[in-house]
Amino acid sequence: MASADTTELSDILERLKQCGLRMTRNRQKLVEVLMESDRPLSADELRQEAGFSSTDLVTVYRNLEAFQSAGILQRIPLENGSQLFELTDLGDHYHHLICRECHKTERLEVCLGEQLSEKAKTLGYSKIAHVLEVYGICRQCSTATG
Amino acid sequence: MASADTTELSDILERLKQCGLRMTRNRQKLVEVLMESDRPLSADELRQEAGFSSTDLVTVYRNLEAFQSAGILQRIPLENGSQLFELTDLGDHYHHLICRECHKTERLEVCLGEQLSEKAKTLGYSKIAHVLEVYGICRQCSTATG
DNA sequence: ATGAGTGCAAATAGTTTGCAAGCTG
DNA sequence: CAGCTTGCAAACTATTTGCACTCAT
Repeated sequence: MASADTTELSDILERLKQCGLRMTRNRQKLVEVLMESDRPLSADELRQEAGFSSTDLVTVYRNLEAFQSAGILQRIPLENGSQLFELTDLGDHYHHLICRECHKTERLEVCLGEQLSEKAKTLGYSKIAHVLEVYGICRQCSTATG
Repeated sequence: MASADTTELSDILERLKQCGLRMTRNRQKLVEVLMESDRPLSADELRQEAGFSSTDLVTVYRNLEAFQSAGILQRIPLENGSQLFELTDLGDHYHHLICRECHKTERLEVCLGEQLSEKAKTLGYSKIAHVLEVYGICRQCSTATG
């Protein structure tokens, strides 16, 4: 299992505080929802789960950005260009296997980041980040379809 | 160098025909631009290079979709959610190292697709695709900035 | 001639920005 | 109290859809 599961709510709040972010009711709620979720969420799913009104999507986005800067959250790009959000273990990140049909998301235990970062550094790049996501159709969905 | 460079225009046109796509002036032009480009292009860049009017972006998108279905083109997701498009070697695909500042794009010679696909298959997934892109700041840009 | 492809307009989805008012430290 | 945060409206970007017209086969 990934280590984010062992990160305490208090650790996260502490981290946010260290980054100069104030602890508001909204933020606390968003962090809670993210922690409780067993899968990455879209901005709007997150808004709903947090019980925010539909106009508050803005707040969600602003906080997601803040969380990302604080290093507690990562974005997962989907094939259609939209994104999902997931807590990470303070600066760490994960890769996923995502079903195109039911959107089930499994975390992949591989991380090729090191090889890649090394390669990129060799080529003179700095501030390296990478995106690695695998899309497919899971067993249930392919059975269901035919 | 990657093998797409060795794919002939005629091969591509042939492939499109096989897929039931008609060969129109627009399509021919788009394929030419894609072939001549030494880097992945956005939909709008492609439109401009092809000399289409600004309302014809639609045509570009529709053809990009057709090309992708025909297996001659891949999409590259950017960090901001938009995408770039690039010809592939008939069904093959590539990964990139993309500079966040100047958007220079280098093709990575690594392809971890096999390991990943294998893993995904083991987990019961089918129709597997993956996205692997590395973002960073290239030497020139980091020197220029500071 | 038949249906794929195109052009134009308009709609959508996702995300970002501006600004006044509210809340945290 | 100062300034980070929020809420609401509105703008934006990238992309998609509807429909009548045109062109490739």
